[in-house]
Amino acid sequence: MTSQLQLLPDSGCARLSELVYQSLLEAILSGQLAAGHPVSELAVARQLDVSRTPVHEAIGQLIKDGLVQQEANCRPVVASFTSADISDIFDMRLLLEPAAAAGAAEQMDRVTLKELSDECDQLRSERKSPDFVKRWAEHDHHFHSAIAAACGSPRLEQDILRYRRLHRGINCLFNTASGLNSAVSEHAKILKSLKRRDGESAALAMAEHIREWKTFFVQAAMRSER
Amino acid sequence: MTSQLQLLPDSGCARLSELVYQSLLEAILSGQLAAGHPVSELAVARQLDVSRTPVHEAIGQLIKDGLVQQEANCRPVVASFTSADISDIFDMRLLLEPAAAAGAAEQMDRVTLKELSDECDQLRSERKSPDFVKRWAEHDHHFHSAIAAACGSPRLEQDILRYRRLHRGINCLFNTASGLNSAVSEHAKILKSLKRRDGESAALAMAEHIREWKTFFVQAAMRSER
DNA sequence: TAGTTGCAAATTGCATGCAACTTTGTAGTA
DNA sequence: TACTACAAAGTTGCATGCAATTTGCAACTA
Repeated sequence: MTSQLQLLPDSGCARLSELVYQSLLEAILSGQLAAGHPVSELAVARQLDVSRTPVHEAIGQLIKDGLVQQEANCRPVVASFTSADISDIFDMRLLLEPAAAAGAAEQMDRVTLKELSDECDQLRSERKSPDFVKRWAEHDHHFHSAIAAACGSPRLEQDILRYRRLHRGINCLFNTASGLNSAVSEHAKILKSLKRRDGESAALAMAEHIREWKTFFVQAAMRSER
Repeated sequence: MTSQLQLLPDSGCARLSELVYQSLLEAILSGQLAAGHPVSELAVARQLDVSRTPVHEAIGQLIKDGLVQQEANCRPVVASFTSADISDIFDMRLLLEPAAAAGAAEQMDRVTLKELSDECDQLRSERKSPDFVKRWAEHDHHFHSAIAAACGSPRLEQDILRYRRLHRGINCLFNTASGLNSAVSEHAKILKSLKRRDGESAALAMAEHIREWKTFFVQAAMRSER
């Protein structure tokens, strides 16, 4: 439980601190490190067999991302999100991602469009598959990341990716199986607008999609707060 | 020229790396460290009389902020902005700050409103003052920060502050004296909407205000690129 | 038993040491 | 003079050492 933390295989990155960051990120996003769990420099360093320095930097990154919080006395713990936090995070996504969708409607190339479209169809046919939830999560991430990447603004893309990390952190806290079917069709609807190069309707569809998830997660959080 | 870099007096911050960050930020935003200028860990550490470790962290922060860039060989230099960068940064502000203005219209307290209002009037009367440009910069920062702080979303506030740092970095590259008079009235207009608690018109006025500056800076940058 | 005091263990932030890598400058050769 | 090769200096990333602070536990007192 103090876990299978492991250095991810070097994916072309020269920086050890970056690898540590990825490893910790993975551990948090997968739920392996639960909310509130302390993140000790020394413990992580030992598990990954590196010194404390790169771990220190990685934790700093995670704090800036908002996935790790510092308690009063500087001991970092995995962030826990109140329903207000979740609402706030989704409001940010609601601001950023529709704008990206509008940009992507103009700029996304046909190859990517087709790819996403195929992925979406594929997913539809797997609705009964046992690892559907997992497949969905992968697709969802790919889908939103691709739109962010195609929006034409590197800064908008980066900001969206940052909030998506938070989204994934939240996602692993709740069982999302119930909302997944409609989510697939929402993605399809967004894609349709993108293909029509209709930025306005893409933005609206994206906003609608995020709003759905917002109410889902906020309500789930409020239930679990009582 | 390798400059008067100095540790700012401890403003209630226990972290040395944070102080170094503030000092470097100040040096960059004031134009003391020009774009393209290398930021050497060792040199900074010596000037501030601290070790390289906190400097390393501070530079990492600045890189994340986008105010410092890493060249091919990991040597950090003060970021230089192309007209495309500037356009992108202002597009982000155009996305974020009108939303904050709408929120602030609902939530900003009367005291702050009055404060900003007075500051605005005061500034109007100083149009001919020799340090008007400097006074304006201070007011501008205060004005936008206050609106961000009153928007009700801590994450929106943080993101806006991040882009404002970039704005200030850009600001110090160009002589902005010519656009200042109309800018004061634009602030006044935004304030009027805030006082009326009219979020929609506050957002519009804010967008208009930022758009003005966007065209100003982008054009200035394009001129200087030739 | 409950509460308080004091010491040991652990944790973090910062300083310093080390090795790998770039860049620069110089000397030597064609 | 121009070009190559090599050495010397400087840079960064990571490891480790140190000191200050906090946490936890235990013993002691009322």
